[in-house]
Amino acid sequence: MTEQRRISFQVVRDEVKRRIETRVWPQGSLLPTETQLAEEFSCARATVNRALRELSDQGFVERKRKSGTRVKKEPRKQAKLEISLARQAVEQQNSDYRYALVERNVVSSPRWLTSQLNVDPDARVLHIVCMHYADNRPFQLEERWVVIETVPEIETADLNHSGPHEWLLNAAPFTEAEIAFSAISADGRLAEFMGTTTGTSMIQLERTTWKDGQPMTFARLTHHPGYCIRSKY
Amino acid sequence: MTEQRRISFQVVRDEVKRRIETRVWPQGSLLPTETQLAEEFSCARATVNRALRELSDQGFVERKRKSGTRVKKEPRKQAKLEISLARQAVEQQNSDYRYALVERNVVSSPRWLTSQLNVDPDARVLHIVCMHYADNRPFQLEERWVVIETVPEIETADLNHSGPHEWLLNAAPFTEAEIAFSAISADGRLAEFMGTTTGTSMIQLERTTWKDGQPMTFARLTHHPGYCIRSKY
DNA sequence: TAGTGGTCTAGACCACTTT
DNA sequence: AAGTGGTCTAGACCACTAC
Repeated sequence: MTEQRRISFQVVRDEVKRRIETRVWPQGSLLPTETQLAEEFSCARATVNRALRELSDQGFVERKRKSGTRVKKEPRKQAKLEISLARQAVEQQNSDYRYALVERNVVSSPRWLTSQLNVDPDARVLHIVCMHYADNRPFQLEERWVVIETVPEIETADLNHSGPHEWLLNAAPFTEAEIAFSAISADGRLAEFMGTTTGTSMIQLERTTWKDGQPMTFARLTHHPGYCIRSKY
Repeated sequence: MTEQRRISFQVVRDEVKRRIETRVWPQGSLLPTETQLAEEFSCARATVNRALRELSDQGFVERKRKSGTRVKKEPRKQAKLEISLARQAVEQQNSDYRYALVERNVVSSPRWLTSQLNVDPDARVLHIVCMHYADNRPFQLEERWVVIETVPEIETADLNHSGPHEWLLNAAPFTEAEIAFSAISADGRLAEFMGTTTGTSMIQLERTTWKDGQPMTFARLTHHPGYCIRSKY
């Protein structure tokens, strides 16, 4: 009888995880019920519940009422990626951040955007192009389209001194988002913005956000050559 | 007095979230204590605790003992990415999956790997090169180094019919991992493997994994041109 | 040292799913 | 119909930390 009384749900969580990893409970097998585990660990069922809920959140087990708790077949590991503001990313690497607005105009939604965002074909959108620099070297080109109907305040926002990403985060948090990473080859315009040559490989992040089901903005963030997105988990 | 009695912690969570998003509780402000909220919602403190814990996990608030719960300055920016097996990714897009082992040999750790993984300079590692195809078109080139001391069973594993990634997931789950995405330009060898031309942009995922603090494997997964990593959140 | 969140308990009832 | 997880409660004690 070990006497760690203080830290119960973590003890249960870690021990169950250990048994899964050492195949005491093999993939696909059924775990004991919460009540049985509570008895084994001499704790309340709620404690076991919390432990198993965390393991379920982390993708180690799958729980179904009446069926019980099963070890997942493929421990799908989820990586958490932080999508940070250009300013934050630059400052994090101890560089000087500079922002420049390149273009800003109100247009009616181009056809490709209409289908991407699923808005009316004649919806008014604010089109913004801007650059983020780190130590005066190009860091990221941001091209963005904001649906004015969803975020009317954007039309009067001052985007001369900080970017639309920053403004939107503060003024109109999104409720859903979708991201896509891809590798692209710089065309002439992009190469000029990034101070490189045509054909250079760069990583591009496209993000679409919605606010309460209303399409809000589509953004294309192109990073300087050599940029790397990292994460631990 | 609404009478939704059944779904309490979600009600509290969503209402608090709503107040944050509508700036009833502005960024950086202090929320009422758990006890006060429990009173307002006429529920137990544990219920409020669970609601606030979820919001804290999702990055909406920050909690500290004695200080209380504060609305985070810059709301959640975490995307969850699933790192799936090549086979899964291929099958998910309804293509036929094919695997081919290209190379397999035991070497002593090259210098760059030694520093990457922090292993002994003379550690034995298994070096594997293999290809994953979707409908017979190149999908992913996998190049991998596995520290034999950490996973001795790998030396006798049959890697002729399924990839090392798959084998490792089933036989030796990792405990920590680090990933890095970048865009690269194909060199001659890579272009040949991917059936494309030198200089083509491709997305590359480098992943290092550890098992209980011991370095396990370093993998470099290069995806076919046009490949896109997607996620919703 | 006092206030706040963190956790545990024992019991209860509910919701879903399989049989 | 029965078994399993999902959640709520009321009360308790603990751990951290700002004061």
